Amino acid sequence: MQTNHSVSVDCVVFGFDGRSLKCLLIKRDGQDLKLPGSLITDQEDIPTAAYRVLAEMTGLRDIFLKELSVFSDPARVGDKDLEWINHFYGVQTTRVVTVAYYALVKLDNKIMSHTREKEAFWKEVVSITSLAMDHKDILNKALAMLSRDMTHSPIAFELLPRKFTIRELADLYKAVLGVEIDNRNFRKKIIGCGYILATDEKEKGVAHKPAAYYIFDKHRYKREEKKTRKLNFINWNE
Amino acid sequence: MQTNHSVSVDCVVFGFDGRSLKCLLIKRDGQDLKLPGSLITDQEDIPTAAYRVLAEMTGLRDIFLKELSVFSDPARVGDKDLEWINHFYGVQTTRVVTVAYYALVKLDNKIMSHTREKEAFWKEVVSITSLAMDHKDILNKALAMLSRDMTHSPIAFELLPRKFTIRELADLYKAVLGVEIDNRNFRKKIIGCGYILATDEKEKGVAHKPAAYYIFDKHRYKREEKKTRKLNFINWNE
DNA sequence: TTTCTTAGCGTATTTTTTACGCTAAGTTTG
DNA sequence: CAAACTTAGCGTAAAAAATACGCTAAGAAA
Repeated sequence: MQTNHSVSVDCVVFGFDGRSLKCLLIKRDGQDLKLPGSLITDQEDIPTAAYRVLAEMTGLRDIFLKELSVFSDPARVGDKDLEWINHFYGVQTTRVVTVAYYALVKLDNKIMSHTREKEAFWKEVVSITSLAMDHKDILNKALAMLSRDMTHSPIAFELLPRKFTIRELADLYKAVLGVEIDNRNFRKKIIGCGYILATDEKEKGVAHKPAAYYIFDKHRYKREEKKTRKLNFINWNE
Repeated sequence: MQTNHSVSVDCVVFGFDGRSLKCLLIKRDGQDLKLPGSLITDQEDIPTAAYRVLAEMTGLRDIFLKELSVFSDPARVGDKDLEWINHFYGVQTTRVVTVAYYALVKLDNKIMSHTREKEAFWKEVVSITSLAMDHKDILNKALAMLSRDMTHSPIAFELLPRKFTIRELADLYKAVLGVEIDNRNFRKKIIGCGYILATDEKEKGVAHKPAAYYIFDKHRYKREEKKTRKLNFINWNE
């Protein structure tokens, strides 16, 4: 029935630098680009393997991570790639089924220097034309799921610094969803939700009226979430 | 790194009989209950394996199917279960990673007689207390995803006959989401969406005013979907 | 014939979304 | 140093969507 299969994990790690959405890539053998990933070991489950990969690449333990889907085309890993895998991991695999995840990180100095050390780099998502194996498919699916998730749950804050301006938040939505946003109505919605709170700090050195910094109050969100209980529950176009 | 792993697929097959949500279960060795599933073969990818399992159990090829997630706890399959799997499939596996799917089917006579033949049966979801291995966890996750998906996309119709009354649709939502529904406002929403069309057939032999049968027009839905382009895009409580 | 149940239409109220005017607070430019 | 420019941030009015709920209609059952 089955010969020699392996299971791997691949992570689409997203970051936002204030202008555009980036994705963490590594260069295998100094050649083709791929997503960070690894075969799983005997003792670990797959989320653990994903966190292991992320910790190694970013130095962080506490990262937003979500399963995307499984990629299992028997031909998804070509002979050359298979050779590389068998050599690199010291195994004798004929097929690799991979479980893809997407992760969200805040692009601060710490993570930037860590990824630089690992010879990984951040590439603007829109400029990524091809990747090794089926990794481009994985990236596309991750983008679709990120768009969907960003409209249905407050995960944008995983990509922003702890303190952010409302403009930065809007810019993130514009970059990921490709929508136009009316500054004034967006503001109203954000302030009105009750769990995005103004701090007393302001931007400095910007060529316009400085904006206040806000923070996302996770606990307040959880409380609101319980209250909400929408009965207006059907929304088939989402 | 890796010894002898296998990949399997497990399907949570949901059906609705007009009263409550049911799930297809099979009895292994006449003993404990489990979800229908199978190891994958060398040549097939995982969705193909899932469709193979579904075709065998239900006799149907055209079924709504969606990936749920991967279950990969190294200890998820106990020694006894492993023994059974190795014996049944003629393999020498030490670990089985499973990819769970959920499927939606219309409970008509055809499928009922087919599942009866296969010695599978439909059990009311709320009455399922325990299943083999981690299959109860899989079922729970499937239920959560079904609830979510039913509010965001028109998949309810995969569980209903082609012609259905608005009451039947409402009953389905009540059963799955556990919500109260105002008949009159629900009706308005359904009729108003533009892609649920009245036929000229009516219920017969019911002890009240007979309701008209409606059909879901998939093509019209797709067209509406493209038009919609919601800018009211943020809804974090869903 | 009355009662019971659900179908199905309508209307008024409230809530949410959208469109958009306007002033404020900074920097940059001439 | 004033004018121009940019984004912040408040407000208001109109439009659209969701909700609450009254009412009649059509059948079977009592």
